[in-house]
Amino acid sequence: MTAETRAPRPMRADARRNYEKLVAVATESFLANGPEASLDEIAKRAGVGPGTLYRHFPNREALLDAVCVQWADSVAADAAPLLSAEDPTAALSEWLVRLVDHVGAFKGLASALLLSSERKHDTAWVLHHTSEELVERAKAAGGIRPDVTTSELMQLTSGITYACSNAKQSGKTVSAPERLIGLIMDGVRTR
Amino acid sequence: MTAETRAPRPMRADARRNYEKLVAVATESFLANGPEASLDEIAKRAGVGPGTLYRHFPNREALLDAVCVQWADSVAADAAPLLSAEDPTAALSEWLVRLVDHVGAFKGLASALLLSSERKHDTAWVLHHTSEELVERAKAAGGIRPDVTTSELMQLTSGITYACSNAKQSGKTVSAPERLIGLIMDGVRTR
DNA sequence: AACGATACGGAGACTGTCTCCGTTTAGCAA
DNA sequence: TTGCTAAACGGAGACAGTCTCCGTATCGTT
Repeated sequence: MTAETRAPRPMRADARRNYEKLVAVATESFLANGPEASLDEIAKRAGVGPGTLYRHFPNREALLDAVCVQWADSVAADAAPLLSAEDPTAALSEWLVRLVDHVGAFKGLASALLLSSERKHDTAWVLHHTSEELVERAKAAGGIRPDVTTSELMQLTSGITYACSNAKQSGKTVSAPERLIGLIMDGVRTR
Repeated sequence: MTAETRAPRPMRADARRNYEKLVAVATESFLANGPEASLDEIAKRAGVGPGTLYRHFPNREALLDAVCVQWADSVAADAAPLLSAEDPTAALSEWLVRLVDHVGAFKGLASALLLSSERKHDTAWVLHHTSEELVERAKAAGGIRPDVTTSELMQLTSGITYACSNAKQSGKTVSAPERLIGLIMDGVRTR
C-alpha cells in the first residue's frame, strides 16, 4: 500500500513524469503558501499547462490528497519500530505523539483528512491502518480498554493535531502534545 | 460581553443597519453554501455594494467571525442553567456535549475558531470564558483533576467537534459526542 | 514506418476578490 | 430649517485564480 502501487492502469511515460513532478512541486508549494496555493502557478512551476494538471487532479482536493498520501507513507514508516516495542501501550502513546508532531511539521495540511476512516481519502487510510495495529496490540496486552476503537482514538487525536498545528502557525502557545495525548491515554487506559 | 457592546464607537444609523443586515445575510449564506460563499453575492443579497461589505469586514475571516460571535452568544446563553447545577462535573460534561452539538448544527463554521484561547477571535473567547467557569466549578468540587486547564479541555474537545461536524457533512458515521466526551472526562476526572 | 490512443498546452471564458473614488446621507450646530 | 462636514455608500473595473476545450504533439505498438 504505497503511493506507487495505487494507479489502476499503467500510465504513459510522459504522463507519469508529469504526475510525479506535479506532486513534488505541489508539496513545496502547499508547504510554502498553505493549501490555498494557486494551482495554475503549480502547473507553471512544474513546466506543464493547466490542462495537464487538471487532467491528473480534477480539483484541489485531489492534488492535496496525492501530496498527503506520499507524506503519510513516510509517516507510517516511522511507526514500524513501534510495532515490535515491548510495551504496546507506551508504543501507542508514543505513536500518537509522533503523529501530532508530524502533522504539525506538515503545516496541518493533513489534519483535515486525518479523521475520515473510510478509504475515501487514502491519507487517512494509511494512518488509520497503522494506528489500528498499534491499538490492537495495546488491547491484546490489556493496556487499554477493549471498548475503545481506533476511530475514536483518531478522532480524539485529531483535535490535538489541529490545535497544535494551528498554534504553531499563529504563534500561540498550547500545551505540549505529550501532555494532551497523556490526558487521552489516561481516559482509555485500563485501571 | 455581547455582540452589540463590542463596537468601539457609535455607528451612524445607516451603517449599523447595513452591518446587521450583512451579518444576517452572511449567516444564511454561510450555512447554505459553506464558508466559501461568495462575498459579493452576500453584499448583493443584503442590498449593499461590495465596497460597503469590505469596509465593514476587511476580509472573509472578519465576516465569518462576526457571524460566529452572534452564534456564540446564543450558545453561551445555553450554558447559564448549567452554572448552577448541583453536580458541577456532570454539568461540565453536559456542556461539552452541547458544545459539540451546537458546532455540528452550525456546520462546523465555528470549529476553526474554537481553540484559540486569545481574544483574537471573539467567538473563541466567549465560549472559552463560559467553559472556564464550568471548569473552575468542577475543580472546586473536586470532580476533575486540578492540573487540567480549560485550554487543554477545549483543545481536546475541538477535535470531537471537528470530527463530528465533518462526519455530518460527508455522511460518515462517528461515535456519538457523548461517548467521545465521556472518554475525555474519564481522563480528567479525579479517581 | 505508420497509425491510433493517449496526453499535452495554452488561449480564454468565467467567477470571485477587493479597491478606488465620485456621490449620497446622517447628524449636528447655528 | 438650513447648511455644513464627516461618515458612509455603491458600483465600475482591475486583478487573480479556476477550469475547459480543442488543435497539436508524443508514445508505444503492430
